[in-house]
Amino acid sequence: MKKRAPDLSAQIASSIRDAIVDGRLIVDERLPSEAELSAEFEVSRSTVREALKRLGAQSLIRTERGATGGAFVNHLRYEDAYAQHVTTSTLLLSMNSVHFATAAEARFALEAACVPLSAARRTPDHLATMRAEIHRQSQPGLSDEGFCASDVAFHRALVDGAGNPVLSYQLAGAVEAMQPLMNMITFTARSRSEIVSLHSRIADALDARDASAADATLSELASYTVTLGQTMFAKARSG
Amino acid sequence: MKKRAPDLSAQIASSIRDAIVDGRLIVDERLPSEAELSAEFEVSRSTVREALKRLGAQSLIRTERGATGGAFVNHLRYEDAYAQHVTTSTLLLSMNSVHFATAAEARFALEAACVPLSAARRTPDHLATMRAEIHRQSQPGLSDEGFCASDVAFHRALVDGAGNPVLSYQLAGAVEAMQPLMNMITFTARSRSEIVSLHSRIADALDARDASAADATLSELASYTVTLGQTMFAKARSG
DNA sequence: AGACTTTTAAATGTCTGACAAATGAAAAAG
DNA sequence: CTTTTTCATTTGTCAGACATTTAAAAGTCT
Repeated sequence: MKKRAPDLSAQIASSIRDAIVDGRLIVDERLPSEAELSAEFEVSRSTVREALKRLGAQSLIRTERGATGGAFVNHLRYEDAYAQHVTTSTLLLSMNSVHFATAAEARFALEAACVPLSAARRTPDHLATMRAEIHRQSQPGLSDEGFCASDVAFHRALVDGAGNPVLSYQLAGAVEAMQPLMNMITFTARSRSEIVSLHSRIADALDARDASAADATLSELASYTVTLGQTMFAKARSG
Repeated sequence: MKKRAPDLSAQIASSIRDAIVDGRLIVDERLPSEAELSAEFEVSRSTVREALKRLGAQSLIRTERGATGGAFVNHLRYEDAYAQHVTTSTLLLSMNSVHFATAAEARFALEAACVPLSAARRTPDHLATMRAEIHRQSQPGLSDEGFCASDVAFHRALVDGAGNPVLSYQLAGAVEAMQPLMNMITFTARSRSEIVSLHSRIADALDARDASAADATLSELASYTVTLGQTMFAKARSG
C-alpha cells in the first residue's frame, strides 16, 4: 500500500505544474533557465530537463533556443488541447474495450445536446460544410476510411454550429475517438445511402432551424448506427 | 512559415507514440531498455530518456526500476485520463478567458444530455450521494469552496447515474473545469438555498424516474446560474 | 550618423561516462 | 528444499563537455 516517492524529475514537474495551474506563473512568462532551476532545486541539469520535457508533453510550457530563449508558460490553445483530448479518448476506448453500443450512446447523447444550439446559431458556412461532406459520402468510389472521416467532419460541423468552443472541444473526444470503432463497421452500399439520407435530413432541419426535427433524425441515426454495430458484431461472433 | 525539425527526443517520442496508438505496441508490452533504444535510434541515452519522460507525462508508458524493469505500455485507466482531462480543461478555460456564460452553457447542455439516461438507470447509490451532497450544501458553516466542491460532487453523481463511463469521462472536463469559475461567484445565503432547492427537485425527479421534470429543473438551474454570474460580473464592473 | 557585418554571450540540445539504487534471478549455503 | 547471498540488469541521478541557435552588442564601412 506504500506509494514510493516519485522521481525527482516528476516532483519538480509537479511543483512547476502547480505554479502554472494556480496562476503563480502566468502565460508567456519565462521560467528560470535550466541552470538556475538546477541550482534552485539542487538537482542536476539533466533532471531539470526531464521535468521540463514532461511539462512540454502536456503543452504546459514551450521552449525556445538561443540567447533570449528558455522555457515559457504556454498559452494552451484549443487545437493543442483538442488533439490531446482525441488521442487520449481514442486510447481509452481501445484499451478498456468499450462496447460499441456504450461509445455510440455517449456520442449521440452529447451530440443531441448540441442540436438545439446549432439549430439556432449555425451559419451558412456550417451548412455548406455539411452539404459538402454529404456529397463526398455519396461518391461510390470512397473508401471506408474516407467515408468515416467524412462522417466525422459532418458531425464536427454540426457541433461547431452551436458556436460554443467549449462545447466543440468537449465533443471532440466523443466524436473523433469513435472513428476507429466506426471503421470496424464495413459499410455496405445500402447502409451508406441510408446514412447519407439521414445526414441530409439533419442538414435540412438545421437549415430550417427546426431543432426538434433535427433531434428526431439524429435519434434515428443513433438507433441505425447501433443496429449496424450489433449486426456487425453478431456476424463476427458467428463467422 | 518554416517549421524547424523538432528535437530528437520529440521525434523519438512521436515514433513510439505512433507505435502505441496504432497498436504495434500493446498494453503491458515492455519497450527495449534505454540502452537498446539509444542504439536503435542512434542517439544518446539522455535523449531517449527525455523522449520516455514525454510519453510518461501522457500516461502512455510507465517505468519500473530493477532487473526486470523498463518502460511498459501503460493501460490507460479512466482515472488517469479523467485527471488529465480536468487539468487541461481548467487551463483551457482560464487561459482563453472564456466567458462564464459560454462555459455554463456548455456544461448544462452536456449535463442535460445525461438526464434521460440517468433517470432510467440511476441506482440508489447515486441518489444517496446526491441527497448527502444536498445535505452538506445546506449546512450554514460551509465555505464557498466547500459549497462548490459539493456542487461538483452532486453533478458528478447525476452524470454517473447514466451508467455510461464514456459519458462520465467526457463530462468530467465540462463539470469540474467550471469549478474555479464557480468559485468566483460568492454565493449569498439566499442563492445557496435556491440552488439547494433546485438540487432537491432534480434528485426527486430522478428518484421518480421523471426525465422531463429533471430536465426542466436543470434548465431552471442553468438560467439561475447564468443570472448569478451576470449579476456578479456586473457588480465587478461597477465596483 | 546610419546601415551592414562580425563577434559574443546566453540558452537549449546532445553526447559521454560514471555511479547510485532498485529488483528479480541465479548461485550458494544450510 | 528453503533460505540467504551474490550478481546482473535496468532505471535514476550527476558532472562535464561540446554543438547549435539566437539576439544583442561591438565593430566597420559608407
